[in-house]
Amino acid sequence: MDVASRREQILAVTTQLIAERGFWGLSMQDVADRCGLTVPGVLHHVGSKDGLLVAVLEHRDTQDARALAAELGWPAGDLTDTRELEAVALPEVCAALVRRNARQPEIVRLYAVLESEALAPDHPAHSYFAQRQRRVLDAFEQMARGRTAQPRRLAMTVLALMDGLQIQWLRNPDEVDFFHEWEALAGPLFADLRSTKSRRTKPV
Amino acid sequence: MDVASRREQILAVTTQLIAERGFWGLSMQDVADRCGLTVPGVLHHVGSKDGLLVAVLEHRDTQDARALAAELGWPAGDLTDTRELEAVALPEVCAALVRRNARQPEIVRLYAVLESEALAPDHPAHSYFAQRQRRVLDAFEQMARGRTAQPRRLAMTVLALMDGLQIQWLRNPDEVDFFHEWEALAGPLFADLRSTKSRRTKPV
DNA sequence: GTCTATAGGACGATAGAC
DNA sequence: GTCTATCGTCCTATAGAC
Repeated sequence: MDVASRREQILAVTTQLIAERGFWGLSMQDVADRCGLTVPGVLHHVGSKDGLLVAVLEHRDTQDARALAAELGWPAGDLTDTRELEAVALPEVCAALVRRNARQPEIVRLYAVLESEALAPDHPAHSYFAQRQRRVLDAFEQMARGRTAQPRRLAMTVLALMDGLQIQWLRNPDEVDFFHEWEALAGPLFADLRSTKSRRTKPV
Repeated sequence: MDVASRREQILAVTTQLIAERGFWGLSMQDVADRCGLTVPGVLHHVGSKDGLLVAVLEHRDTQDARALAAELGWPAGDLTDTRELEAVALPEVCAALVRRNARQPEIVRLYAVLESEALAPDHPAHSYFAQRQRRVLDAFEQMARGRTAQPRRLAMTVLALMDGLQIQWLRNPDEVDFFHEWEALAGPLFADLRSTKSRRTKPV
């Protein structure tokens, strides 16, 4: 097996294991076993346990940004590309986010677990999640700017509602339809959003 | 030191450590050290590591129910006491919950971390949190019944918003005023709640 | 009720052969 | 690129003295 696909395999396996155990509960032995390797074999590819975590998060970010852009029909870019985000419709972006997340509960669980673990300042992923929250809030706020009196507050509400509903869904995936519930819950939230005259469906 | 207060000390120390590390990252050695005991000394009081976790959660539940009842001016009972919950005002209960939680970030962080970890079906606290979610949703729903068209959906929204805002607050305790933001975010949510003619401020 | 001593593993990581 | 072998550290839990 060549370097690239072996690395992909390791990251995929780790993603699932972190979702089940969290980072503190993750063992290199388990990763190696599920990959059909030994522990030093895994470490050869990722350097250390912390390096493995970072690799998983970065890998997921690029993959996710691409998928989200495709889902929205954008040519390229992601949520970090803040040019002209005012022209983007927040409700549609949220719907796309939720629709995509609903299809991959494992990765969402990974984020839920790590997000809580990483509240501790000495967690290897602490600053990653701190920056991520700021980035998402800024993007949401910019999309809401000019259409509501308190864009920052709307951004916080949207993010909070999403995170909270995710937990309920993950705990009960069979009874809760994530996307359907999101639409029902978020609908009233977006009800009084003003549209701008130059509203477009994609940035740039 | 007598049995009871030694046990209290162990539970308090464990609470803080779980908040920092999660349950998988908790070590009996750390607990023993911070208590000025040895590991067997701690195990003597709680039986096992799992037993320690259960003890922490149960201890917190009783303590929290009592404090919440006091905050609302109730004579006794807690959220599990569902008699006549229709007569209770949901907004006031939520405000009391948030006000209390805002004063104890460590315990809130413990719940946030465990809540995510316990999404895995084989986690020792999995069923505890599954039951807890059901219990809280039922209570909220009952408080909203007769005052809104979709009480279950309002219950889910309230719980989701609370959990989500908690994460944002915990990640940034100095910049986010938990109670203040809750009032701002939840206000619109409760705006169209109808009051009942026999509305009282306490049950029974 | 708390201790010492220790069993019996699992952990992350390194060195060096192939 | 993956292995074997191994180091040193950490872990939960038990047995038995005081």
